Amino acid sequence: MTERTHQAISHSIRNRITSGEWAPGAVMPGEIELADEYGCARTTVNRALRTLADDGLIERKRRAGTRVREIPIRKAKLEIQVIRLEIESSGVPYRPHLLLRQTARAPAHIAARLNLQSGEEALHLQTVHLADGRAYAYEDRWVNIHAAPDIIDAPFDEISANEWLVRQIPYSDCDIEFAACNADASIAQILNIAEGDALFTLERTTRHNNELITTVKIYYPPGYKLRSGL
Amino acid sequence: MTERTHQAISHSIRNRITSGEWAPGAVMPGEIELADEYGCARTTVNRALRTLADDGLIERKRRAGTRVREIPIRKAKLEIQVIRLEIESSGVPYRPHLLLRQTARAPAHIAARLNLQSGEEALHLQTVHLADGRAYAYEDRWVNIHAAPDIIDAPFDEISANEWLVRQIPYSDCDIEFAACNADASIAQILNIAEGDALFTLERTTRHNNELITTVKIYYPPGYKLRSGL
DNA sequence: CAGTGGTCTAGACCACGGT
DNA sequence: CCGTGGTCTAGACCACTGT
Repeated sequence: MTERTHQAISHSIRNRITSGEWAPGAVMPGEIELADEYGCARTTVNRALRTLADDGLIERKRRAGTRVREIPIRKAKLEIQVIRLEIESSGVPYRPHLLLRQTARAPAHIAARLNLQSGEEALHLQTVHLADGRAYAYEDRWVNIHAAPDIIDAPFDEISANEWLVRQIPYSDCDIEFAACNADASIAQILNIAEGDALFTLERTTRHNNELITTVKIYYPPGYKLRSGL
Repeated sequence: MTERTHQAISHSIRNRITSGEWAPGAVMPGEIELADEYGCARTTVNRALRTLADDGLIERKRRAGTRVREIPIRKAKLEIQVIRLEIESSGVPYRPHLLLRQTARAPAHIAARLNLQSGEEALHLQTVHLADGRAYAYEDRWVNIHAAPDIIDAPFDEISANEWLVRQIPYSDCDIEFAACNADASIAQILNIAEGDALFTLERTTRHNNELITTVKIYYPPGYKLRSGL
């Protein structure tokens, strides 16, 4: 461990924590002390420690110092891609298939999510995502027409609604919820599975400049797994 | 926007991106130029841009400069807590209930995960996590006895196996997988739900110093949702 | 009040990788 | 080759918070 990069130092300190040099809950040496020990600038130690704090290994407070966490927080970092890329990255051709496109009054729970006035209509889209011609996932989407008026005329032959929106309104914020539900008859038929099968679902509501754009629920058939590093 | 903190600058640049000042895929001004514009040191701009790169909004390459991402990567950050804290943080008393504790030969897929020799035994634990006396989740766990020999005598009356392990071997690495499955008869009975109900599952394999410690699958009853910020 | 982390600065050198 | 981001440094001031 002769290097004095923030990465090397971070790794080193991580090892010292996992090897038990400092007990859980114990106060670690301060930045100045560590900088002295590693023979580097305090800034460098600061960055190394900041990384470990981000990873949930340590807890830092002004005046109180740096402590090893009693119970480390496991942070799962998921990278949610556009479904097209998710499919294509496994070397399989992708195609979206639009099942429904109509403007309608959204049910109450959707209207609430999109913050719609009562009686206001929204665009309702249902799509199957095909991987090599086979159903990969089904999505049920509602779009706030005020937020994306051009979507009425958008062509969804080759490009999915999601990707169209991402390109029109990139860089938005969103909340995501994962859950499970049983397949009802219509979804079972669409995904070509049995009614009652357990589906993995992803529900996402997207915002831009405090305006609610779209809310979508994606249903993945049995066998789908969402993996996470660290 | 008179502040010149890395946060303020990061926000400002974020806004300039979302407002379309630089098109997706376009090259942004370099660090020196931005530093000049904001009247701050290059280091500060660097940190601001690094944050945006971490968030998946921009892409940075030496010599090539900084580009706005064509399709932003959505990163969902999940904080996986110990179940006890997950329950107690909603103000409800927690209690684990141990259903099974025996050493046995693990089925093939488990043995593979724990990298066990063929025929080697492992500790099998089944636990129900009770929130206010009601079943909150069910977990099925296998522990590599070599990695944690003391577990044979550990008392699991008040503390769950997971928490015992976290305290004995904190700061380990893990892989996580989320999926959905149908409840079989025994799980349905344990969780007090109907057979066939869709369960949300979390599967985690834990490592420490390249040694495989434990693999666990946690089953959450219908209604459970995993939320994520950003 | 005093000590710790949080941050900014100005300058420097380095590493990568496009041209 | 040489411009861009990546990083380190030494020093400074600030903000929070435990005592």
